[in-house]
Amino acid sequence: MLGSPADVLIARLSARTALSREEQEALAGLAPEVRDLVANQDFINVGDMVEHVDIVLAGLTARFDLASDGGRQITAIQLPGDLVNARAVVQPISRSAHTALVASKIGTVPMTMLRRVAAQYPRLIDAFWREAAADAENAIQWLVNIGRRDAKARVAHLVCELALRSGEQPLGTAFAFNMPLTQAQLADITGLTGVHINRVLRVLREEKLLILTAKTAHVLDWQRLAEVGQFHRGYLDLAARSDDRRSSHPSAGRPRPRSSPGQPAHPPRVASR
Amino acid sequence: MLGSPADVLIARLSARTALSREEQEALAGLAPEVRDLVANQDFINVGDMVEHVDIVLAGLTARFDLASDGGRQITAIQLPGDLVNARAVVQPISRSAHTALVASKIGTVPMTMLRRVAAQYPRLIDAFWREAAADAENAIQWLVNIGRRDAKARVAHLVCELALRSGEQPLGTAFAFNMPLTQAQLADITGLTGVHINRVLRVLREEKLLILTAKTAHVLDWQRLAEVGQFHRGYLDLAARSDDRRSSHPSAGRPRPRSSPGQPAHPPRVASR
DNA sequence: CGTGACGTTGAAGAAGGTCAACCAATGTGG
DNA sequence: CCACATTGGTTGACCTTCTTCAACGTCACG
Repeated sequence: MLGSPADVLIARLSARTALSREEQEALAGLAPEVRDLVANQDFINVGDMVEHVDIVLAGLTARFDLASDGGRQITAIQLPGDLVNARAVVQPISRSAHTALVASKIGTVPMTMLRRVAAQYPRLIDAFWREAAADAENAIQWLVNIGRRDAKARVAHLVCELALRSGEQPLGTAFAFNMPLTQAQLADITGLTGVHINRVLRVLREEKLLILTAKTAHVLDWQRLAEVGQFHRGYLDLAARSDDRRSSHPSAGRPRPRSSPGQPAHPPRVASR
Repeated sequence: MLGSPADVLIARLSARTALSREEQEALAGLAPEVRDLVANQDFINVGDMVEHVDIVLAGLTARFDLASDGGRQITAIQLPGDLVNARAVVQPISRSAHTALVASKIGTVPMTMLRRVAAQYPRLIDAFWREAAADAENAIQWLVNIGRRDAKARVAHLVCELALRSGEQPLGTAFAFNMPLTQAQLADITGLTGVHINRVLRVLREEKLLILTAKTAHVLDWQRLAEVGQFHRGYLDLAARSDDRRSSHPSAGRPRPRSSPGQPAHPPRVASR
């Protein structure tokens, strides 16, 4: 899409971690192997020993788990540019499966090569950790989405998230973006059933908020859609990017600002719905 | 509980990462500051700049988010020995809040000191990342729990998880362990309401699977409870611990085993409930 | 001994699931 | 080019699960 697989990787890491010229060049030397996946092809299974890191070049992939009653829960999806399994660097045994939601193309970097460049540029490890951290952050948000919002809000929130992650910069108006998910897949993401997704989509359509067609989402009113989905921009801001170039492998320390002065107890916070 | 705060930290990291004598000694020099928290005291708020890593020494803490309708979703809980916020090493701005579910004691290590020792022993970074990874893994499991299981299974699964994390090694028989959660807190964890938690607990009690009292969980039949909760042991095995001492900062490469030969497409997997 | 916090219960209703049928679009082999 | 199969979407009827609201009980603690 944007260039060679290595370029895509560099661009991605740079979004959250400032990389020096040398670090970028080291990454450029990785030359990930490209793999084509057909729709619904699982490329990592539960229990697999994952000795590589994958990056999505085109298409759409997902991490999922199966409940013992056969229900599938998708726990993350990756758009082009996203890393699939940065966590494998420290946790090679995968506890979830990964599949291509549509025909996709991924770049694969063998862990051995990664470790080699990381040995020379330890800050790259931070870069990968940061990607894994963003994924974790996302899982947490999905937890809130599924745990505390009703069906309509869940779908709205998801679409908002995907719009931003697709690079849209909505301004309260209408726009459309690529979103080739089936209703069954939406169900697997949101913890609902396909039938109910269908009904929710009808409501959103009738309310002139959102129209989903086969491959694209037509957002009719970003403002209201975000309200319905309780979507707060910035929850996935790439801005975790530290502006300074400090890493976890510094040469020197720094003054030490502290936070949370430690407020005393306050009215017990217990909520539920 | 087990010794000095630093010892607790060392023990914890050692569970997933083999540490050399020198690394352990470096950690021992950290001397975390100890903080006492009363029940319901928030010690990290959304948006806080977190310049330290905390470890629970006693009590019980939780990460949570608030939906805009006021509903609270707990997205992780930490038992004594657990790290609260390992992710802060690469992502200092917290997007969730942290609170003490009961009166607790935590050890706090300033990031500056952490970076200092990490500069000398880069593999320690891996150790912290591994903790963060375990937390992420857990969030994913909770996603499956909330997204794909009914109330009874959710509660059963949670209790099973907490039993193992508390150090129990159940053998199909009855046992009890410390679990000082209120029903409202259980609701905030499982995405249910307090009232419904109460009813579910009654059913579990009547079925002679589980009795929850104020501060302790009495598991009456581990086997069946695990079945009801679809709990598969090993999902939280600490065994992510790499037996070898390879890190992401190796001095030399290694032969390169590959996985996932790339099976062709198979019958489309679409499930929902 | 009064006041929270926590647990318990009932009644009613809403949200979402299940089952089943049907439709439209697409693709495939003859 | 057509008959047929497959996938994904749509809808209705019915039922289950969970929530909501409201009341009341109980225990601990100042």
